[in-house]
Amino acid sequence: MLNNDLLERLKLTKLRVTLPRRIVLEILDEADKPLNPYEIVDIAQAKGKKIDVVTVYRIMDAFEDFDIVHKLKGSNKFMICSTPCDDHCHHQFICDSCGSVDDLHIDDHGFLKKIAEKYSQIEISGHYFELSGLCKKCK
Amino acid sequence: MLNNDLLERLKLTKLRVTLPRRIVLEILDEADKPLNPYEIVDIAQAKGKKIDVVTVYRIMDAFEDFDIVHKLKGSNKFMICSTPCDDHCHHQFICDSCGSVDDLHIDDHGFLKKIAEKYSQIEISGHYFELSGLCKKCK
DNA sequence: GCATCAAATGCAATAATGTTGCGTTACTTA
DNA sequence: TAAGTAACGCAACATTATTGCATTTGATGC
Repeated sequence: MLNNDLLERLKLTKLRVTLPRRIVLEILDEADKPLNPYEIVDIAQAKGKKIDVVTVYRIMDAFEDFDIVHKLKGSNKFMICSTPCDDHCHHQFICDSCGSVDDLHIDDHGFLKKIAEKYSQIEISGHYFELSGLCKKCK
Repeated sequence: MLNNDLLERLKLTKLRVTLPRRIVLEILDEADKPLNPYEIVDIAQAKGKKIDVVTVYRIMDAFEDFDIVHKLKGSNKFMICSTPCDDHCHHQFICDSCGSVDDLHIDDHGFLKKIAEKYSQIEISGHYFELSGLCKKCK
């Protein structure tokens, strides 16, 4: 079942609440790791619901625009934005073993400031920070 | 012309010094941004040299093993490793406008330490840090 | 509720990107 | 300079992503 929170968030956008969109949201919500469009199609199929990949791609585009999902930079995988996304700053931890992803909540941006000072010729508009290693389950 | 430094580095490996390898190295060396295999083929073609994409893929694999090139995490693009790569730590700045990439030399890893402390349940083995914005040329 | 209209979906075709197997070429070395 | 093998190129194929268009379906007003 699609949780109400996500349904509400979807309703707040100007997007229509369609069946494929509900299914995709539900799947992403239940997943413990980011999924790519083809994986989403497969999981839907396993649940007895058929969605076309094209549709998933288009849904993802739309969801990204409304910050419902965000896309991992290193792959074409998507995950629910748990907290409203800051457009340009992503910090995440990706487990080398099971592939699970956690958002990191980093508020110390002093580090970035230092870099900006050191490289004063460039104009920094965003950053992406990805840690890899083993999560507590896989350690 | 392929610069001697790179040629020397290639000779130091157990890899054969073949024509396609020279061409690829030359192209990467002249490029001001990371290139993907198909781009490399196109540039080679423009120079009147024909290389197959398969070959480029295989060359890249080999070059990666010997730290002659490294692969950007976010895309399938490659660039010459100017300094011997630290396997797990990449810091780079990518210009939103022209796509040029610069390595950032960051020695202050206190930031990482703090994160590791905060998230003590996970075991961090590497990180990838990417800044985006405008380079001095595009600013 | 029901008709209307546009947004969204699914299908089909195609483009772009990666990969594998295998016969041929061309580096290296002795 | 001959021999042996690493590397190349071709062809076929797998995977991933995109576009156009006819059809479906959700939202809205009556």
